[in-house]
Amino acid sequence: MAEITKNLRCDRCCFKQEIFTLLSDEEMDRINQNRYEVNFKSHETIFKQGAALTHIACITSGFGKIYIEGFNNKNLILRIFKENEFIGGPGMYTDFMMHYTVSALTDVSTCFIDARVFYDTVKNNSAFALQMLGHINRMGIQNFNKFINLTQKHMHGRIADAIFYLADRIHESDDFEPPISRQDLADMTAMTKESAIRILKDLKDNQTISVEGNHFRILNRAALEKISRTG
Amino acid sequence: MAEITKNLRCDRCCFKQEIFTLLSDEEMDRINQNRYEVNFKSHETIFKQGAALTHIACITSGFGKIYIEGFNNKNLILRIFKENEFIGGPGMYTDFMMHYTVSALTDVSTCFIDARVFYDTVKNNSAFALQMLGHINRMGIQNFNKFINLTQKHMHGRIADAIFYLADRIHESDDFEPPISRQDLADMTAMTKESAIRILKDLKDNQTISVEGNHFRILNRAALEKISRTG
DNA sequence: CGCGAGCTTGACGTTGTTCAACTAGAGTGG
DNA sequence: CCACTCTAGTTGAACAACGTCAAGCTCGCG
Repeated sequence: MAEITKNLRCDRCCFKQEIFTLLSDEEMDRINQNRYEVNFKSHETIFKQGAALTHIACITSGFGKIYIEGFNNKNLILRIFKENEFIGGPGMYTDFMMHYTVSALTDVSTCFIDARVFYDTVKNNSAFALQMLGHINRMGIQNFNKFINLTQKHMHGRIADAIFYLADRIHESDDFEPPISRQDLADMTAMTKESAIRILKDLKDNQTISVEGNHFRILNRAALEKISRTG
Repeated sequence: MAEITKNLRCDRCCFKQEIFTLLSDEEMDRINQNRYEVNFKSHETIFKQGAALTHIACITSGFGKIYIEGFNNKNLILRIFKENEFIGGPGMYTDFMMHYTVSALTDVSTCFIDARVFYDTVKNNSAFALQMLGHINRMGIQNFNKFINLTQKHMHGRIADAIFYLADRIHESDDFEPPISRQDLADMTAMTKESAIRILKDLKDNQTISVEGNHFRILNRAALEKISRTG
């Protein structure tokens, strides 16, 4: 499934860039000593919902999805991740279980850090803890938006939101080729695959977007924004 | 709207009981000096979505609702609160805005603590920060369940979940009189008032619950659990 | 060439909303 | 004491949104 290596220094890791700037050299050393690199192939499972949370993953390359496994084999994709993100989950600091499943959409390289070491670092460095609090709360705010989008918008609005999410947050371009299937798009928007396909066709017929296979382009952003608002 | 008083010592406050045990005397004193009591009447707004997050509220008595204001005057109730809870919100440690509205369902007594003082306390006490991280993540786990319930269950299942929530989490009894209206029940379950009423009638006709006005009783817990699971 | 997985389309049935009407109870003023 | 109003709750019928099922399609791959 994954080769175990330890080629890179921590300072090439995404942690160094964003979050770990507040750590002392000793703290960084301790983390560096308790980490290892794991490479996943597309479709492989990185973390499994219900399993113990023993490690934090830091993504160094690739795309993947974070999703909750619900009823009747239905999944709800919480977000797509890409490089320079780190994945812990709400089990951290609570029950140390994984509350979602994380899987690779492309080949993915990660750096696994021992959850206890991470926990101790937070425990001993309150500025770092404060940064973690901010990070978790930003996720929470995103979830609030997701609540409204998923419960109060019709399918057209939800698909519009998903397209904006992919364009603005993941690919940072109105012309993009997301690493997701139609089923994934449906799992992001809480509908069936067939419905997602129908909405895409509608938006295409409207000249709002162009879709060819997995190549998306936003043609009329104003119209798509209106659809997102009015549901 | 609310009288400003300062009768109680902090040690009668809910913080003392649950969360603030890790604080030193000096830290408690500082918080005590930067707090004041506010009493709200039923239906009054305690925090307003979109406003600045200047204070943390600690509920000393009463019931209220925490909800997101969405589109077309539709609300989504995230949870009901009662005494001995504290309400901060995901704006804490991030943008210091309120991302939900909090309002009183009954008369509510609160203790307001200055958000900056609270922030500083977290900043200077990493054990306390760790407790906050755990608290926030527990909320996050609850939100995950809510995601699945709201997006993957049919109306019967969602109402069943709401009844269990009220019975088990709020009133801790199968026989209870919740402080919420039919519209509130609808806002908890992401459906219309009319639909909520119809489902209640179904469950009543099934002998699964009894409903008389605002008095609820779970008659057949096993049946209700099955409805919750199978949607 | 044929196979299989993901994609697409249409017909149909179910779920859930909208709208309108009606009811019951709680004030409120004459 | 009686209209009157106002709000929350309730019900029914028409309608729209959405899912299900089945069939056919496309395209890469052995």
